[in-house]
Amino acid sequence: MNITIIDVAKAAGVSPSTVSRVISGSTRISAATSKKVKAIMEELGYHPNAMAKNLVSRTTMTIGLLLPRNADEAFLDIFFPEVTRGILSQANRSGYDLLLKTGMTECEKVEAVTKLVKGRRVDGIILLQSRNKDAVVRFLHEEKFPFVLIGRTPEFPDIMTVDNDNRQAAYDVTRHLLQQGHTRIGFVGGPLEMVVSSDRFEGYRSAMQEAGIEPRPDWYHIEASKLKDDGYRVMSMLMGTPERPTALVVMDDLVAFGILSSLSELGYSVPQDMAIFGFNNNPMSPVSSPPVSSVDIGVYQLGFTAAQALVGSLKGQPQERRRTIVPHRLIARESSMHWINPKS
Amino acid sequence: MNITIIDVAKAAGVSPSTVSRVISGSTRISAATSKKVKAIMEELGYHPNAMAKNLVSRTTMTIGLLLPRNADEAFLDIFFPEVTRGILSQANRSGYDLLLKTGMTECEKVEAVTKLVKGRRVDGIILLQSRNKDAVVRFLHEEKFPFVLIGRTPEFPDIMTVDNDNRQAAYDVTRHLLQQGHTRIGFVGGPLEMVVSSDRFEGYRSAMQEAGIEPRPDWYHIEASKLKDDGYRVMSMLMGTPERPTALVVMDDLVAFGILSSLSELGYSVPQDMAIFGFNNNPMSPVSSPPVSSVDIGVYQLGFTAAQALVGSLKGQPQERRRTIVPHRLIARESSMHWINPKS
DNA sequence: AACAAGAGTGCAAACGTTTTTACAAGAGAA
DNA sequence: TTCTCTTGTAAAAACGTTTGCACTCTTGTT
Repeated sequence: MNITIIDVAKAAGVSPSTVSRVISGSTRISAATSKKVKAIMEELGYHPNAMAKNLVSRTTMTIGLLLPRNADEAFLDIFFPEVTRGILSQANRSGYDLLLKTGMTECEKVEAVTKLVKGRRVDGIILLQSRNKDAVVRFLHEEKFPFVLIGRTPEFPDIMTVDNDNRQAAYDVTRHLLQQGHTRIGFVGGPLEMVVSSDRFEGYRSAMQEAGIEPRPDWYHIEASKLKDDGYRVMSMLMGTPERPTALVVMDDLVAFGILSSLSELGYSVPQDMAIFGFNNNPMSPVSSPPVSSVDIGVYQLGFTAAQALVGSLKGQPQERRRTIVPHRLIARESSMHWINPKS
Repeated sequence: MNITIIDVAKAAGVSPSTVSRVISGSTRISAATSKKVKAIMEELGYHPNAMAKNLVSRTTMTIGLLLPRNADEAFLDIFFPEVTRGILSQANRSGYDLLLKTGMTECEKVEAVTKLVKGRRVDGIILLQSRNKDAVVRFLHEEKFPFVLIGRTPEFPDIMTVDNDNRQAAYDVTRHLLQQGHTRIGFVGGPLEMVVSSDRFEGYRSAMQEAGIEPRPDWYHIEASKLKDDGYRVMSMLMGTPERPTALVVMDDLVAFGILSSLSELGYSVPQDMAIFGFNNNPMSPVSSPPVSSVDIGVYQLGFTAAQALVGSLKGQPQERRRTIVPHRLIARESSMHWINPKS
């Protein structure tokens, strides 16, 4: 049996409520009592039981993090570990714990979140990325449960979100490539029902149209998943089309690495035959050959900011803005330098 | 205010204890009652309060995962996300939640774990990697709190661990390189107070000595951290030594990538001038140029197995063995093929 | 016919806190 | 002196479950 607050109270010759007040630092406790009780607590090695505390205070000091999709896919990309790191760092700093959850299907996820919310297991929830119609977002919104979405969903424009301006980022990348002299630019992305994909696609598209170029359908939105399974064949087909793109905007550096390796096998060289510009600035990108240009979207900061916003709203601080945009930064490396080879 | 078990009991015309028994699936409840109560629960949208349940049952159905070192370093390598994935997958499958914790210093970690244990916040703990003298291991061992260590520590040989046979793995790699005809083989590792580093170093060394070669001090144990900061200079010095190694055993593929890029800058080519064999089989390793040979240590399985062992022991199942070894697998790729260039 | 066994359910006591309310003692003001 | 504030502490009521014990019916056994 563990030491309880009652044991401490007895040993100190005070009531449990006094001990409780000492712990919470109430002002209405005399310095002498406080000191004495603290000494006893130290001596007995007392630690308050978290569950009892949570039960009566109706607070858990825990935030839940819902990982997207299947647990088995959740960590393949650098995005998830990095954003988790940011969240954990800020949460711990504010005295909150982090509870990881995941679900294979949409339905499983809703169920998991329901348990968390209705079971009062967590005080708030952080969601990663969002589909256009996200059942979890809808549920939390209906329940009026505190949560923040990393990403955004057009269906609920007024929920708390932390996001990049993905449209602008893709626009910037495309502009960059256009300025390098490219006109036939392709786009490799994920499924369009993911908001991040459609945002980036839209940015790409609007930059192209603004430049007076109507991209051909076989240039854009080559599904990244297809590339993963069958990169070699997809790339050889793409390179075989009559007016093939000379540059590609790629949703993620990992996919870019795959393209790099496929192109190399096919005997093409980057950036001479094809310029590549990726996203997410993978730590490998600077040391691949050639180094891959990428958009640093501040993944860590995304997580950090989300946790900060959530904790702030849990503490009842009125959040000045519900939507936070984390700035992005284009990092041009060798893979997108079309006309000049920096090594020569 | 949320629906409680009492509300359900009233609506169903039974006592709270009956409802409780229906939830826990007690055998001593008639089918009719069970059905009726379940219908009411569904209708009212009742979910049991986790904290109340935990308090009285003295169980949290949560396992804590202590991430090594600073939160900020925890996820840099592929190891941590991958092992977390394995743990989360198995934990969720067994109905357990996962609580992430971290601490900057050894002291902070002990404090965090103490709170978790004494505050009865979790039922068991999983530890990642271990130093030779690990204060957290010592604490948990003293407290007799259920935990499993991924890795091992010589100080406590009888605690529950899940580990690779790192000595054997490094031995195998070194033997492999020796069989390829290399005699001057170097070793790049982490600090020797990490058990995983010293185990691998020992395996390397014993393979060399068995082959009748005494490795020169400037060949081995080049600290990986130095390489990260200053890879180019360290490599150029190494390549300048009179009897420089022709092959390197490298603690982690990430470090291998750095070496690859340094060597390429210095004008050396891999594997012609230097063979490289890494560890941890990073997903990037097959697509780097050249593809990096690596030891697949089954990181996911390490996590999965650890969670399985912990949950098993929490359920009171006597664990048949306290020490589990996850098998490793050498994957030879181009970076270690010294004599034959597979492309030619 | 009486009794034992067992199935099904309710009562009430935990679990270890926080928090509201009440109260005692001492200090200053009338 | 008496009254009103403060200041410090105690008592007791939650919080929402689980669970040991007791009780009431059936049903089968002697």
